[in-house]
Amino acid sequence: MDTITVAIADDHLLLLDGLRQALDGLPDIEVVGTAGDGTELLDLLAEVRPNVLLVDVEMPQLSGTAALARLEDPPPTIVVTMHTGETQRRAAADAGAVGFLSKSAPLPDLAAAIRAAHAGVDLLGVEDVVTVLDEYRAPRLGDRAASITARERELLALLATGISRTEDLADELFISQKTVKNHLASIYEKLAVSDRAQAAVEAIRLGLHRP
Amino acid sequence: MDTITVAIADDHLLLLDGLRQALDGLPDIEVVGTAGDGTELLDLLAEVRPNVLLVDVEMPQLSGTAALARLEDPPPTIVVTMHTGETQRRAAADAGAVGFLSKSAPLPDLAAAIRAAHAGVDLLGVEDVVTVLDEYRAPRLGDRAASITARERELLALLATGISRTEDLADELFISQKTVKNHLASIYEKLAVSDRAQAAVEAIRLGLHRP
DNA sequence: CCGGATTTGGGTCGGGCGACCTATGGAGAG
DNA sequence: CTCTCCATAGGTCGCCCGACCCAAATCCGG
Repeated sequence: MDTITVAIADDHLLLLDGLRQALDGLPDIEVVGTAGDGTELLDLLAEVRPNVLLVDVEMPQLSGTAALARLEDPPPTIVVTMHTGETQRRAAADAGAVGFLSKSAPLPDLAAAIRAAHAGVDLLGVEDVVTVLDEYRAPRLGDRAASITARERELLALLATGISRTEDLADELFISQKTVKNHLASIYEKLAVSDRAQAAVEAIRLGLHRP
Repeated sequence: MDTITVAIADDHLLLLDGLRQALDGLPDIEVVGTAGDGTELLDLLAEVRPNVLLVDVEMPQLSGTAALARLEDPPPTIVVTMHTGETQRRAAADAGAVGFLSKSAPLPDLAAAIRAAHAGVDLLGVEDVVTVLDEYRAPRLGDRAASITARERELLALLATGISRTEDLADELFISQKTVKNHLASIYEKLAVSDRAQAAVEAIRLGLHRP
């Protein structure tokens, strides 16, 4: 598995907890630590080394940019802020950030920015940010899950909602029960599982439900 | 099922999406709609009637309090804000809010506030908010799930991690395979499901995993 | 101290499930 | 135009799972 580990620093705990849940929900991103201000962030980074760092500018004690500038060998860092002026942007760049995002940005943009940052892209240095982000829009699923076909995904989505009986699955997909079993067999092989329960858990973990 | 439906209005999309994920992750709360500003909120409420409303004060076009005051028969509403001064608090109360929360509050507090608001408590009118919130700290699980015993919960937690074979479950819990089957039978009855796959999905949905 | 709930365990029985093999029609790639 | 992949479907076989019986030990509350 090649999940991207992320640490978040923000004094708004609701945003902190919310982002943690939301990002953890993505199949390729894992939040490994959170901090409520700059000093907590420094403490946190003394213990864990996330692949990507997410910091708020406005924080008590120690601002995000200040904490970032104080780090010796910081991970690729995306600055999140409420005020997206050119001065803030420049301050973020000077502090060593590779990304700059408004809190008004949609979540998929943040996810894409995290993936781009992890891939080594300096979003503050490129011309057309939008097209670059688009390249990282879709989560990079593991090799196994990548080969899951459209029909198999449908079946997994149903499994993830608690529809597990062969007959019910066949009715939902308008195919014979035998075809359902064939699809399931393919899924088991691709996901390296051996029954519906494990497949359902994997489907939920991979975020393949309610698409 | 007695899930509490919630609508959220906030111009910070990251918070919006984050809260949606976080609250949807709770077994007793479901986000049925989101809005990026006050006018969107009014449009949204023309379509859905959530049990509880969550609004930000600071929003473009139409502020949260302004939108709230304009509603005829608003659901119990909790005002979320960055600036928690007495003036803002009073403004929220005047607009008809039953709760007032800082964005720096932890997520469990918000969840408790939502449950309290749904139960009819006016958090702005009570003296000791902290103890009232504590009463709603734990999610009110459905009647069925409430009777799940400790051992059954352990088994469900394992199921939710993808351990589904009887032998593996027995090994993990240091009991015989027969006892595993007996526990599963009890679980099926209590959760109104009929196999491991459905039980695993329910376990994840109820948040009974990784405890 | 007694009764109920919980946890543990046994047996049986039928059916559904997973493993393996084969087959056909269609879509897209080369 | 072939060749591969996908979706569809049938068959068989063996075993595991779920449904329904039962019982003993422990623990806790009334």
